[in-house]
Amino acid sequence: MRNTRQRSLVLDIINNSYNHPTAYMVYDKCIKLIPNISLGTVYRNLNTLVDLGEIQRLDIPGGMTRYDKAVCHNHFICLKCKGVYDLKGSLNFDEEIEGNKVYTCKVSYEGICCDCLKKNEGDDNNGIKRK
Amino acid sequence: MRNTRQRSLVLDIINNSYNHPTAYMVYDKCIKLIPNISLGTVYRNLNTLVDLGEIQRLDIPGGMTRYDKAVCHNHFICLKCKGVYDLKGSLNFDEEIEGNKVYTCKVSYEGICCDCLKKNEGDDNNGIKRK
DNA sequence: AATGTTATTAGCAATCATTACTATTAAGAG
DNA sequence: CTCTTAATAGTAATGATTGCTAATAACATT
Repeated sequence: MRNTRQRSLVLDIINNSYNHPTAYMVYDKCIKLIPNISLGTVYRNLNTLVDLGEIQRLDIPGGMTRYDKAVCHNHFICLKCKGVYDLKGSLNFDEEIEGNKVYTCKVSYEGICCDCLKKNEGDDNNGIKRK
Repeated sequence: MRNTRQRSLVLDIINNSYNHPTAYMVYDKCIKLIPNISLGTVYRNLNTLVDLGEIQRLDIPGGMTRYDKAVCHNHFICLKCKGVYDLKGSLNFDEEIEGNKVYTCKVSYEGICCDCLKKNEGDDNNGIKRK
C-alpha cells in the first residue's frame, strides 16, 4: 500500500467536510489541488479508504452514495431533499428529532457473515453481481 | 391511486419473500404470473410502495438496492458477499451477532427535515440530482 | 352493461454513477 | 540512482435506474 498524494488528499477532504460529499463533490475539491486528478482515482481511493475503515460510506435511499468521517454517529436523512444531517442524539426513538419529523429508523450491522468466516475466501455474493 | 394487478403482485412478492430481493429478482418472479410485465413497471411500483410506506428499501453498501417488508427489524449486511440477513436481536452492540462478525453499526433515521417541513414543497436536494 | 376519463403500463431508449482497461507515472525499497 | 510494481490519468464500457410515448385498463358515471 503506497502512500500517494491522491489518496491522502481524498482522506483529508473527507475528514474536513461536514456536508457528507458525494464522490463527484470530493473530485471537485480535489482538482483545486491536483488539477489533473482522475475521477476514477477518487472513486478507487474512496473505496479503498472505506475498506480500510478510515472513512465510511453512506447509502442514501433513492439518492447518491455519500461519504463521511469514520467517527461513529447517527444520521438523519430527509426523504424529500435527500439531505443528510449528523445527529448528536442517542438511539432514543422520538417523533421529533432535532426539529425533524422522523418516519423510520434503520439499524444495520455490517461485518462478515458466518458463512464467509468459514470459507475464508468466498466470492459468492448472493446472486448479485455488482452495484 | 388505482389498484392494478401489477402493483398488488409486486407488493405480494415482497411480503412473501425472505431473501431481500433486488428489483430484478422481483421482476423475475413477476413474469411467472404476468409474463409481459415491464421491468420499468416493477421499478415504478417498488418506488411507489416505498413512498406509501408499504415496503422498505434497503441500501447495501457497495451493492444493489434491495427491498423488504415494512415490518421493523434490524439487518446484518455482509461486507464480503453482500448478503443481507434479518436480525431477531435487539440494538445491543456485540462483537458477535448470531454467529456473524460485526465491524460497524449504522443507525439512520428517515423522515422530513425541518427545512422541508417549513417550505412545504421544497425541491432543493442538496446539490444532488438523482441516483 | 356501455362510455369516458385518465392513471398506469409495456416496450424501449436514454441517463449517468460507477467500474474496467491500459499505457504511463511515481512510490519506495535496495 | 536504479528497479520494481502499485497507483494514476484518461477514456471507454457497464448496467442499474429512469424517461418517454402510444396503448391499455381501472373505475366513476351514466
